[in-house]
Amino acid sequence: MAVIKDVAKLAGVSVGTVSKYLNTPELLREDKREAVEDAIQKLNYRPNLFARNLRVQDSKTIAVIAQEIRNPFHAALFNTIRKEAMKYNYSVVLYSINDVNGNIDTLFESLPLHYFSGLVLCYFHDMEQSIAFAKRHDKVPMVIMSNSDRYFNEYDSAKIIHADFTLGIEKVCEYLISRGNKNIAYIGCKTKDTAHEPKLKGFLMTMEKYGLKPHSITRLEKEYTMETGYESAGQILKCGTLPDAILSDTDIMAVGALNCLRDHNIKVPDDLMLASCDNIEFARYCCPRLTTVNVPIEAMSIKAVELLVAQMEDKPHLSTGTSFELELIIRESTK
Amino acid sequence: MAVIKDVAKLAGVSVGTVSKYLNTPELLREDKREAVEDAIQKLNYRPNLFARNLRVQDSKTIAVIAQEIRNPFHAALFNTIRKEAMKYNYSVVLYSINDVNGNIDTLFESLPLHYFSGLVLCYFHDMEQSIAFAKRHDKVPMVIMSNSDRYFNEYDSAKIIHADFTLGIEKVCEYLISRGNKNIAYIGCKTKDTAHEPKLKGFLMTMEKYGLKPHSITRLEKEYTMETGYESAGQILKCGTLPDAILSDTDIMAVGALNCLRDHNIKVPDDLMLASCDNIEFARYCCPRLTTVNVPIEAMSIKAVELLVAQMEDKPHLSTGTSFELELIIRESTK
DNA sequence: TTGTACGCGTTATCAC
DNA sequence: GTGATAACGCGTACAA
Repeated sequence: MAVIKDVAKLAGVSVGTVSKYLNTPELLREDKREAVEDAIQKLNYRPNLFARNLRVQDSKTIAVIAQEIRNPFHAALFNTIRKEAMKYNYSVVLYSINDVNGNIDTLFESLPLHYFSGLVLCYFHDMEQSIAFAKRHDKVPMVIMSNSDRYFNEYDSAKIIHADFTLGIEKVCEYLISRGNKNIAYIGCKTKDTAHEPKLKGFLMTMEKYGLKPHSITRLEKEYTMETGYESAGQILKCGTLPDAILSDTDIMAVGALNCLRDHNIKVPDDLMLASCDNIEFARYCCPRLTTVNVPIEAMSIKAVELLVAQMEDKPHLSTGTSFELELIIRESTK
Repeated sequence: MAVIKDVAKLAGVSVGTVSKYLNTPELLREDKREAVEDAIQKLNYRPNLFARNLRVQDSKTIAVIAQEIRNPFHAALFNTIRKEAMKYNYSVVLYSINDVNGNIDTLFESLPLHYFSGLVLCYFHDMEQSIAFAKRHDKVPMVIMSNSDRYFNEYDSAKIIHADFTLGIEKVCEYLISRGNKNIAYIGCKTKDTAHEPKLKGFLMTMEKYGLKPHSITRLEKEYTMETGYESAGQILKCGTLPDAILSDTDIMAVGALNCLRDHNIKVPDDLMLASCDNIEFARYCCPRLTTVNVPIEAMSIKAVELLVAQMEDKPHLSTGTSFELELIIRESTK
């Protein structure tokens, strides 16, 4: 493996010159530049990243903290972040909150936090903890994805991306009501900060606005999976009286609920309407196709990486976070 | 940030002793050990990984090369590998073949190959290329996931994990035939090495064994997505005569196909049976539930990491790869 | 514009 | 069992 010294010798220059070529080639005289270029080619030289990292104390690596990569919503989020980061020449490692029972701090046991050039926090499930973590490490370049304007307005605007899930759920809930449903059941998972759970809040506010009482609110203390959705729907059926509609806070749960209803011979949308939130791909492919709320994952991820890069390259205020709007998508499950 | 020198000073020992404490504490006398421990505690010292990496020329990082993380099958694979690797104190970075139009070599442009402690190749789509890449870099610790005994038998047994997809497809195809289907259509995606595509091979061999002719073979040059499945089924319907059954080489495509059939008012399984391979979670939650072939992703990933760690820690022959059997799962789509 | 020399924080190799 | 010291390969003052 050729090192910078070999290149210098072959090119007939000093190591300093080669280093300059690598970092600020425009500051080199043309003949030297060509000589170095040739030598690098001939030796197939690649700078040693270990040495470089030590010297500049920077790994060019971003940690993405996500809930669970097998969840299609989070997979899409992670994937776009990863792709975007690579455009800026950062690599990405994934941490999953599910690995550590929801405690962010235990995540960095093997790899210390300062190893990373930056962090993206996509842990909607416990925003309170995410924000606390961010505040505790405010020197570390970091972007937080938020689902609540509570944090969007309160926290550093150069570090936060926001999607208004409350508004999103309001839209879909209003739509359900406009379709004649009065007796609506809500399903979701229990989050740490129930009092400010933005989706639940959107549901409750909308129901109240129309003077309606929820049929039921089911929020199991489980992971967001189809199985949990199945189980949640099962709970609703046990109530005795069927709701007019079920509003699920995620597509993945809605798909599970759909299965449960089918097993009980309840037809969607004829016997009961179903709508949810996220617009994962499967929402278009299940049967019936789901009415849901689109989340602009791609745009959000791109913006997140932009913010993070700005921080990492020390121009934090070139860019500030944005709030993204969610859009209602009407499909068969409410037809 | 405290460094090793600070610890040494506070503990009243030399840096060498502290280093020894970090790496082989059992070789230290008890009083010194305690002194160092105390100092580390007091200073909240964390070894600098950049320096450590440089010294030992090892990043403790594994690269996983996967097709596409949004595909649930690959997400599950990646996730288990990541979790396993973390148990051994390695971190994982994901590379996606879809980012680089299927060319593995362009993957390591920013990060040189020798930066990684090891590699896991999960690129079933072009085994020929995967194996060629592995052979070209036979000094790099690497594990290849293979879908064909062609490679399993031919390549270094300490470096390869194998699932017999040919046999898996044979099982499901035989089952379709046993259910009275004679006129079977096959859908999949075009792979680079069609002549040895293990799933297609399993299908063709089984059909021949029973003296049957395929209704059609549709293999679009697209990615494995539900949309591609939808389109593939559309092609079959254009043929005019409906097959008795469709065998899809992946669940994800089958789900898409299911949607297309539904849009054309063709009932599964009444008008036409459908079966596939992978046993992703959706296969249990779509409507009808899919008959498919289970792939023991978890066991395979665990074994893969075991093999890789053995290579990385220089005991390559403590462990050899295994072939995993695939199991038929019968559900509604063939009832 | 280019070269020299030093430092980044760790581990490994020696003497002792 | 412990301490001093030389690498590891790169970036960057500072001198020329």
